[in-house]
Amino acid sequence: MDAVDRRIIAALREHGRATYAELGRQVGLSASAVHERVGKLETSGVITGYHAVVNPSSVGLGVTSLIGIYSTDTADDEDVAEALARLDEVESCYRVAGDESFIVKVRVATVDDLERTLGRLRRIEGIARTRTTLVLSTRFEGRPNTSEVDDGDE
Amino acid sequence: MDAVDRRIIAALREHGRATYAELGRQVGLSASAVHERVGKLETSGVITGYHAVVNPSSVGLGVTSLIGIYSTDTADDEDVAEALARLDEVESCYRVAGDESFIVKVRVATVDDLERTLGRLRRIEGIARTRTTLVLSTRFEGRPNTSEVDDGDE
DNA sequence: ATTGAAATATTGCACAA
DNA sequence: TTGTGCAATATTTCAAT
Repeated sequence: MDAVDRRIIAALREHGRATYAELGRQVGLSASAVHERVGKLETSGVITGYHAVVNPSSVGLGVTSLIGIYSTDTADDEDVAEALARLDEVESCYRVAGDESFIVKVRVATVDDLERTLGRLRRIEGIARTRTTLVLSTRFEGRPNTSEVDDGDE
Repeated sequence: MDAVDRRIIAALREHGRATYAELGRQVGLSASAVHERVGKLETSGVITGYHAVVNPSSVGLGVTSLIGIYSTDTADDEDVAEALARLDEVESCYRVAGDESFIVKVRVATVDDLERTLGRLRRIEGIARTRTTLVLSTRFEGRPNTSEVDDGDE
């Protein structure tokens, strides 16, 4: 992984559909070379995927919440994580340090759906209780931090 | 926005670099038709962008934390949000209901960097204090919830 | 990493359902 | 209006170097 790889990554983080030809022009390489580099970044697990980002309310998922998950004393957190993964509405899941075992981000259509999700969460073996924080608005999300892609050498 | 649009969106959420030709094969439309539909979804703000997802530690951002922001009594939350947006290491920013005004997700290279970021946060006008939850591991993140894309009619 | 070449994809446009 | 088919570019993807 050199500076060129990092520039390609930064470009793809901002513009996931950039063509290899475009990327090549940006970094001063042929499309083929970029193609091969990106392929290697993908198979080595540096780039894990490409996703379209959608305005949640326009796909009927207007209610976002951040939910802290408290485990029971005897819980196996691995099992809890798997149970959380089985719920479609759980978009992200973080294992955290502190009183809570996990913090998850949940996106649903309505507060009624949120209530249903909370019910499902509480019924998961190993979950003692939950603490819900409702998101009023998302100022920004998943913004690429490219601060480390600063190369001195060019 | 019809069922075909929803299927295209679902496909692009999973596979952001899918070609129009590929998408067309999936939904039974010509590449031209898909091209036009996607263009409209983009200009109407349904699809807001495409991004490569990168393994954070492989780009030197191995430390993730979720930080609750408490505002002062006199704070203008709009100003606070703008100040938060100016910090590169703040990847996501949610305005929330509850004791905290915002919850932000911060990604940095080391705990030293985290300490520096916390210092920057506390120096922002309008922020009274912060509450940091360290992420031990990310089980999954930004997973597309396609549960609402269930069409009965096909 | 490059070049060259064949296969594939993009994208504008005329026209048809 | 939305989709199709076509044609001109452009891109992808290989093999050879």
